[in-house]
Amino acid sequence: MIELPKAYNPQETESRIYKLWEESGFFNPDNLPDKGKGRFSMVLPPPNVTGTLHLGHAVTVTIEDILVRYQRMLGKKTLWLPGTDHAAIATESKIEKELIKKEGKNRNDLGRPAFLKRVDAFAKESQQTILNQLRKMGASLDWSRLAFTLDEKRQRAVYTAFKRMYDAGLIYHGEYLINWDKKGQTTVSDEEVEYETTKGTLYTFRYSKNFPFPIASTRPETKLGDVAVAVHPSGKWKEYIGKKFEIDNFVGTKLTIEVVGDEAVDPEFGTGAVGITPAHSKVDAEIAQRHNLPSKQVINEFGKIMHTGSGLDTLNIQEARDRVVEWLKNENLLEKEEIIEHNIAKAQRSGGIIEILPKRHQFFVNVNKPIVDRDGKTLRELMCEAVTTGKIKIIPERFEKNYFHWIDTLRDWNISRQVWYGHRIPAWCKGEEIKVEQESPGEGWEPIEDTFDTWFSSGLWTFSTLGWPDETMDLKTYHPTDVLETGYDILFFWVARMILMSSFLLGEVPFHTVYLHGLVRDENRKKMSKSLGNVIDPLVMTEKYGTDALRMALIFNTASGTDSVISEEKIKGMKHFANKFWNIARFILMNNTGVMPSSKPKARTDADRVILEQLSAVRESVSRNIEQFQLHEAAQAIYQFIWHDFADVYLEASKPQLKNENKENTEQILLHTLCTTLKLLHPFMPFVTEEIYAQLPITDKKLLLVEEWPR
RNA sequence: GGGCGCUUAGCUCAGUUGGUUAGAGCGACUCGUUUACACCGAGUAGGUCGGGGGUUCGAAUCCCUCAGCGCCCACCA
Repeated sequence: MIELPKAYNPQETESRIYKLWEESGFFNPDNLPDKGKGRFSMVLPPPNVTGTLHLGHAVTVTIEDILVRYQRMLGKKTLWLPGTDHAAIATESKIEKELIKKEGKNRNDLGRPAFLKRVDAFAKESQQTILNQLRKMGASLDWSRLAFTLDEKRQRAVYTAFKRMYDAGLIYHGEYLINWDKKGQTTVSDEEVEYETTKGTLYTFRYSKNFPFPIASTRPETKLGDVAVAVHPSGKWKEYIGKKFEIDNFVGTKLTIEVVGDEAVDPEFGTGAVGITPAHSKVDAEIAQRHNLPSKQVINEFGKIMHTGSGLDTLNIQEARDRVVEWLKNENLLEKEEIIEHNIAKAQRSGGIIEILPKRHQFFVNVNKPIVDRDGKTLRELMCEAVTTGKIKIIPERFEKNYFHWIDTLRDWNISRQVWYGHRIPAWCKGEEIKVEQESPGEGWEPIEDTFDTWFSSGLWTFSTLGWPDETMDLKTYHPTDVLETGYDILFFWVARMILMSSFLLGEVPFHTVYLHGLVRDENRKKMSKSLGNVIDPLVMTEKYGTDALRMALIFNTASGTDSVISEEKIKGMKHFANKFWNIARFILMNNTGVMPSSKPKARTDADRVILEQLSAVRESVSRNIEQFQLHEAAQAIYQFIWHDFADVYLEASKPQLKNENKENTEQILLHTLCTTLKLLHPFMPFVTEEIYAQLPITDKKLLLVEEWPR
């Protein structure tokens, strides 16, 4: 007879058990016996190196650890590879903010080398925090393969990738219109721009008294950079197409406005005429290109008016706008002012307003260029094909539609960032001439100061972590990875970029299945945020209720890809479940008279027969549901069985049976059922199951971590 | 403007290709201090599955339509 404590104590158990697992070496597939059952691999979406664990991470870790533990118990060589992301802009601005707060200096005061030294030091020191927090969640990650997006090996991968793409003509360079984040002082990709609906004033006016028709704009100050007016080729202003107007004085500057006819103009909207500002609008730039129009930049990177010679130069945007409007009023050129709803572009990261402006020495990934080595297909086509051919399956399936829709509207990817912390773009320039090399090509060549978009390096993650560009054993064995699990919010940022990179650089998909989970919300369906004060700290929850309880609560009753709601009550309920299970084991061990479990106990009573049938059904259900990524169904099935079939019914039925002549047989059924449920529950609640398993009277016992999945 | 999705018990949500009395967790109510567990047990109440129409022997599930909510993408000056 073995006597367990009356209540399960996660605080006492968890760190001890985790240490046991870690020391066993079984997180590393090299130490797993080769059972000829194949392999399974997955990368952890690398958390920001300076971050701390939030519920989003907790969901990711829970789901992935369930998949990994299941596969490992199936006997596969199972690799789950950890790492951290340098998160260029996020980390840099975090450090700079602290620097300003503590020392009153910004990054420029320190200079690039000194500033980077600080960031590096902070990142290194900070990294342990998030890694230990992942351990706290019970993650069975192979720590021996830990990677960092900015470590030496990954740097080599990034440079190699860039060089190969550049040589293949997939990366071009020059002066282009970019999304400028004035606040963050960097360019950002189209994906990093968010739109916010606000009310603004639409001004309808003429450039001058003798201009034949009015135009409308919410940004009159940008009109200083106008070079043309576009009208519909068969609209009401078509007679003016081809005419040029010299405006001698528009708010103190000279404009040459050519009237062009373009299909892109909606003749019914507004005045039917659009002022064309090629330097500050992508749509206008496209029109300008079609008609061979010049471009005139009038807003600089600090959001000030420039190069107009109008007396507005050096004013900021709002001041300039007021002055332009005032001038229009004074000149009697303003015909209408109306309040309209329109979208303003903001940088996702900094929240700053995005200005479209031209910038030199920008690098872009061309998604529309045919690639010789890939049967003349473009990156866009390769990305599309990976999913249409079924080589990659996205779960839930509806996200495949999102993915295709995104690809349809995809433009070239600007990978240059004016951020210091990150992979420096290995390129040099002499005037407009450019050379891609790591070391200086010689006299007169200036280095490109920019760094890569952080997603450029994380796009390589499935293979850069496995040793690419070297042809390592790991790469051969574990790539393509089996599953990529992450939140649906980074499907485009990350998942799509990984498909792009792998398709071109390796000629294969980076993973076979993409499994997307939803966002975690609070009880009021609100997104959790610090400012709302509704944040549930996963670490506080594990402290209070145990990691197993948190894990179970996070997947219970939440379908894949659907936003889920978590409340402290739910976590508490799962703590009760852990304790219930503990007491089931306690009861069984308490009544054990030295009987060992057998794999095929005989049913002698109706109760025996029922529970064994139910056990067989739940075993099948849990396996099938995990295979199909229906973790909530699997969790529900095992929960239901343990609490309501096994405990409520069979344990009660067993009490009289333990007193009669079938005593030993009943003990065997109890032990067998316990043993099987321990295994079935282990991926979900690894700590309590391992702890109970350690108490079972079994000879030649392994860690539950590497026990064989019931079949 | 285009696309995707949601609306099921008081609350939060499951419900896998249409199939017997629609489920769970939490909450509510009644009863129960029998040594596995009060972090518990036994039981009860509570839903015309958003409205309407259709297909079918049969619809929460498929189709149409209306209403409300959410997300993604594009962006018109």
